Amino acid sequence: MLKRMPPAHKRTNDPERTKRDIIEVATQEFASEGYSGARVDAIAARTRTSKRMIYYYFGGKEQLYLAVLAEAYRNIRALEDQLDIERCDAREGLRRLIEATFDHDERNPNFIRLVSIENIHHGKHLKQNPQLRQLNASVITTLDRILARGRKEGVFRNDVDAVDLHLAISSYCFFRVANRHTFGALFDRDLSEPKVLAKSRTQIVEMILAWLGAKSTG
Amino acid sequence: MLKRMPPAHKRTNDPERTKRDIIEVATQEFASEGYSGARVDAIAARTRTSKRMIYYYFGGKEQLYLAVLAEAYRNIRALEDQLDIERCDAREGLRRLIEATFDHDERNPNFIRLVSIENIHHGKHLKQNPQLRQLNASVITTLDRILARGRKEGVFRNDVDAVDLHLAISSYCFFRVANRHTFGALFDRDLSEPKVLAKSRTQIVEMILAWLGAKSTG
DNA sequence: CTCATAATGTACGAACTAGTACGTTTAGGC
DNA sequence: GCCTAAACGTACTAGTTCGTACATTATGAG
Repeated sequence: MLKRMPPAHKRTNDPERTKRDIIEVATQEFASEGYSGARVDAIAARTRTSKRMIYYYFGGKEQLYLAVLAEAYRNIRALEDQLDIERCDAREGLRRLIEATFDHDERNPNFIRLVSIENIHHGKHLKQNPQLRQLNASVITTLDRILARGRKEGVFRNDVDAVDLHLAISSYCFFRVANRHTFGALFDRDLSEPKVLAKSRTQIVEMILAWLGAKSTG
Repeated sequence: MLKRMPPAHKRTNDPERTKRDIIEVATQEFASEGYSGARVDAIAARTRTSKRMIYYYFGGKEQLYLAVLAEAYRNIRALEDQLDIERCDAREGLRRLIEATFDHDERNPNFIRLVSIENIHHGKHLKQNPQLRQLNASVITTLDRILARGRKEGVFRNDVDAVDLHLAISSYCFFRVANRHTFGALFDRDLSEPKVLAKSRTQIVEMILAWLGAKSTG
């Protein structure tokens, strides 16, 4: 029988806080190092608790990552809620939604990085969690309504659907955060610099509006 | 003194082939698993040679990755060369360049994935290799010429520079390959499906042309 | 043919890493 | 106050993974 070290300090039980603490630290670590690059020990070390608790609450590294990913997706819900889109015309509504998407991606680089990481791993974890699909459906619904309104107003073409549109908007907003490092290195342009950022923000709006306002070809 | 197993078969020395072989297999492994997820032993196993040679020629895992990245960038040089852009008007030239970028990204998912991976690692390897910058500079030069011509022809706005334009084109083409998995899972649309792909290819061209043809605001 | 050097193969080891065995403490119901 | 279950801590292990020690073979120059 070995002599065990007694706990260093007095303990306080607080399961909710412990779980939140682990998720927060793990989000940092996974977003920064990737799934395989992340170290369970590194996460544990920066937690107010021990590695034991990661396994107690989450079961293992992969399930912890799953929880981190789910939490990240949950936190972005309904970015279009406070935009008051119904109150203005279609072009203005769309402008606000694009800017909200742009600002969201800019403000949440960890989320962007987690999505990139998830794609590196062929989206296999996301596919395991069907409920996350619903969280993103709302963007499509909103875009659908804006598109319908714009067509009725006669300012939008009708051969672009909501998912096409979301792809166009999202790709730009996502890329300029996700690929900041290589883009910056290759083209000498720091996309996070305020002036560059502001110009990009204007340009994606102009781009989408010009596109939807154009006559369809063919 | 231990008895060593004699080599299983007769050996053939072919350093160039060995190096190429290693790079090819390593490209697959890194692109598929990420930098940290890639296993040196896994690479060695799928090579016609042994792990020893990886260290002999490249020095280590990180340097091997560096070589893979450099090779991937080198292989994409001058995608705009055979487009005969100078022979047609600005809008047509730009259309061809956009389509070439689109097709290139579609055909080279491994390259796309390596760039994603490099960004996960904050671009630190790319930054170590300044000569790769020049390989990408040509796209900007080409875009610059097209833009100048278009302005002279009076069909392009003049407040969009070549790097802005490249960002717009590249983000779309890149994203739809890089984020295929999460996008497909969340929005039920398989971006690699031929019909969807063809529509996207048309749309990015329309988008960019509509944008550049629009009057500048403000 | 000889010999030096480049190229290669096999077996091994040190360090790292996810996960666990085992024991202790806290907290709340009664 | 007592008792049980949940919450927690420490030390350890088994397996993996990068890298290397050591030895051998091919090849081309002279």
